[in-house]
This record gives sequence, structure tokens and C-alpha cells, in this order.
Amino acid sequence: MALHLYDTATRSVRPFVPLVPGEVSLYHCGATVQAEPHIGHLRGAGIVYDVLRRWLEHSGYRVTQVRNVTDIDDKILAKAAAADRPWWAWAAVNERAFADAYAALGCLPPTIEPRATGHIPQIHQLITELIGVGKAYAAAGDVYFAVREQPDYGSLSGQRIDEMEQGEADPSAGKGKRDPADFTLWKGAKPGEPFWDSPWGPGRPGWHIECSAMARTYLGDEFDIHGGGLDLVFPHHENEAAQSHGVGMGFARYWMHSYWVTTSGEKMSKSLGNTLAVPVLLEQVRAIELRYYLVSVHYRSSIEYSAGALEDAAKALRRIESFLQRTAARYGKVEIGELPADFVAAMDDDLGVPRALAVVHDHVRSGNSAADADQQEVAVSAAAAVRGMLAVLGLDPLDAMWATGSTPSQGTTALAEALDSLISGMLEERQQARAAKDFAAADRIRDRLSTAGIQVEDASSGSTWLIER
RNA sequence: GGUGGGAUGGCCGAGAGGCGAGGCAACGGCCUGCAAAGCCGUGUACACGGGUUCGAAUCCCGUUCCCACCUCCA
Repeated sequence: MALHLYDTATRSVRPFVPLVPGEVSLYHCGATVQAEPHIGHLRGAGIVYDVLRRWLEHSGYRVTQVRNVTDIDDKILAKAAAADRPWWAWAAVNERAFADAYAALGCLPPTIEPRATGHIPQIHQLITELIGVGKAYAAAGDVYFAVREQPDYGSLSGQRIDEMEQGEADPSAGKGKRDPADFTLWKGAKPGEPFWDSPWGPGRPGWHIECSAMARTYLGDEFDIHGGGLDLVFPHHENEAAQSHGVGMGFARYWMHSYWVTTSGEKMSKSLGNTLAVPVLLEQVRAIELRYYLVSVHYRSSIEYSAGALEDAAKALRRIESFLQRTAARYGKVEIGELPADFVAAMDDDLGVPRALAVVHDHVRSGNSAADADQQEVAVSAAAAVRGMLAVLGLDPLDAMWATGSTPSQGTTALAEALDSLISGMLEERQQARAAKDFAAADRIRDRLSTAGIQVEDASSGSTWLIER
């Protein structure tokens, strides 16, 4: 079975067929850089789509991944003003915090990360076209999208205009609106606000228009997958679709949405004050362990954060890692191997990472059994498969990306070789003591290594060591 | 009021008509000089009440509770 993906627009799992054979165009919403990221952002804007991209690439597609940065909006202006900083400095600082967090969790850089403020001409072009076809109108320095002029408005999110609650988030906006449900394409600048000149007066883009303009710029009028967090379905993605369909663009062919990270059953968000930042969690677990935790739950299930669940995930990953280390220590470097069919089937079924991880653990168990029985070929082949599967999930502990966790038993660096030489010497001494039944001396050596964080494993084929986490 | 998601063993978390995903924890065993690690074994889990079916955690009807979105949201 080839790749199938759940498509929000049709509320069904559909076979994935790209517009251009062999290539995938992927646009997904990154951050509005108004504050520092929390792990919910990293799951929804980072890791889920990083795994998708890796799986697509592994499946042989050439992927163009676009993740936008919305670097101008009301909240950025408000928070920058409150902090007495220029808006662009506020946005830049937070954008770097996001970049650092994505990188810390092993997310590959997207093909491009376009910023809203870098695409004002493209935004103007799109608004002009929308006015031209009668789906947008200028009023008192603002420009609005007329939702009732777009027949399919609401189809993505299942909303009906007449059933919606009619709230206006910003009472000062919308003076010239013809319909309360209309949304802003271009927001006229008030005194003191940053602005760009436009045919409708000085102002800045509305929230949704930048994504339509940037997706069009980099991926064309129609592209394969549009993603983001579930909370973007309405209004953000609905409005994006409306703007783009409004000028005849085919826009996204599949819509993917990732679920939340919750705490105490509630969505993690700044306003609830229940956010968890990456640097804080990295004091509890290593980065690769945090990634395992965030990856291990299916992307369409919410993750109920708990310290206990995070620790369990870390332990599960350590078990996998020690299998790889054990195999490497006994039989030499572990290569990246072929993927088992079960793993491929799980991933092809709407990125079934939990089932895919079950396959990983099955291989760890059978590989450990083989190692116990000193069946080298079986053990090495299981380890290679495990490493291959982990690589697809961005969890290969031997990848240079996670280099802070050294893997001395790989013997790849001078430091590691020196360490290996020293420890091997100690293990030899211990073996001699054991042979002479001098268990006190043998245990002394083992304790000494243990104090240094090095765990000794005895097996019939000899003793090996690994660094405890 | 509208729309959508959910409730699975001690905990986390897949699955979606028959054969107990996987991890963590616990207990027993094997291995070991002793450990550790590893391996083997141990659970009558699917919110509640009905129904369909030879068979339901899975489908249908009803009920309870939780969460999200409805112009700030990953």
C-alpha cells in the first residue's frame, strides 16, 4: 500500500497522489513570532511535518517544504510596545528562539522559511486580483474579503456563515465591513504603527493573506499538502483557501492538521499559562528523548503532557539505544539498513508512527535475543533495521545531529578511542580478577566505572561497556 | 446555537467486527561469582445502557463525562 493521508477537507484517509510525479510540494504554517515557542508549537509546526518530510523523501519524492514565518501582526506590535522594543527586533528574537528549538529537536531545515514582510508585493498582487473579481473591497484604508462572494466558504472547516458566532475580536477594526464575517486582507495603519504603502493606503497585511501569497510564490497556484495545527483550520486555513480559490487557484490538494499538546486535559497556550518551553524540558531529558516523546503519539491524537509519560518515553528510547550500543560494542559499527515491511506499512497508513515504533521494539527484542545467543548476523541485521527505522523518524542516535550524546563505542573520534582503550584495559584487569575468583577486586573496578557513569555488561562472549544516560 | 475530536489494563498509548500493538511499572523464572543489562513467562483492558451479529473495544441507537474550534492560537 502506498502512502495514504488523512485529509481534513474530505474528513477521510485518501491515497496520496502528488500533482507532479516524484515531487511533493508541502506548505505548512510555522509560527507567528510573537513569543517564545512551547512544545505544542514544536510538535504542530515542527516535528509532525519533519517526520512527514523525511518519510516522503525516504519514499523517493523530492520535497519542497515551505514553512512560513508570520513576522507582522497585532500581537507582535502589542508585545513589542509593551517591552519597549522595535516590533522587528521582537519578531527577530522570537524567530531565532523558534529556530533554535526546531534545531534542538532534530527538525531538518525546510527548503525555505519565507517571512510575511518579505512578500508585500505578492500580497498586493493577490489583493488586487481579489478586488478585480469582486471578492474583496476597500473601505476606509482597509481591504476586506467578502465571504458571501465565495461559494465554498466554510467547506474546509464545516462552518456555515449563518451558524457562526459573530464576534469581532478587535472592535476598532471592521468599521467598513459589509458583513461581520468578512475578514481583513489589508489593515490600514494607525498613527505610530509600521506600514507599507499600498494602492489602498499605508498599512500591513491581514493575518491570512501572507500564506496564500507565499504558497503561490514558492509552490504555484496548486500544490500537494497544506498543514498546520488543528486550531488553524478555522479561521486561518478556511480564509487562506477562500482567498486562493477566489482568484481561481487550486491551492492545497490535501489538508493535514496536527493535534495539540495538552496539560491537565487542556490545550497548551500562553493565555492559560500552562506552556512548557524546550530548554526547561531539556533539563529533564535529552533532546532526542524529548523528540521520541513528541513523535511517539500519532499526530492526530493529542498528547497529554506529564513528566511521568516523558520519563517513560525516555526509558523506552534508552532501551533502543542500548541495543544499538551493545551491538556496536560486540560486532562493530552499525549501518543504516533496509526498512521492514511492517514499518513501511505503518508509516504509509497516515504516518502510523506508534505502530512503526512497535516494529522498532520488536526488532530490538529479537536483536537482543540474537546477541544473547551470539548470533552475530541476526543481531547486526536487526540493529541495522532499527537504525534505518529510527533515521526515518529523526531519532537515529548515531546521527551527527545528536552529537552531544557521544557514542564512544563507535570508535570514531580520537577521544572515543582513548576512552575505549582505557576502559578496555580496566575490563581486562577485571576479567583477570574474576578468573582468579578475586571478586572484591572485580567489583571494585566495576564500581569505579559505574561512578564515572559507565555501565559494564557481562556476557558469555565477554564484557562490554556503555555510557549510562 | 453550529462544527469536530475523545473516554482502552497500575501508567502511557496503538488498533477499529474473530486471533491480547508496543513501551513503562510490577511479579516469577533463565542467565550471572553477585549484579546490571538481556531473554522467557504472568493481565479475562476497551465510559455506561440497549441493539445488530455465530462473534462487538470495533457497527447501530441512547446516555454520561471530557476537550477543541466558531475571526489571538502549532
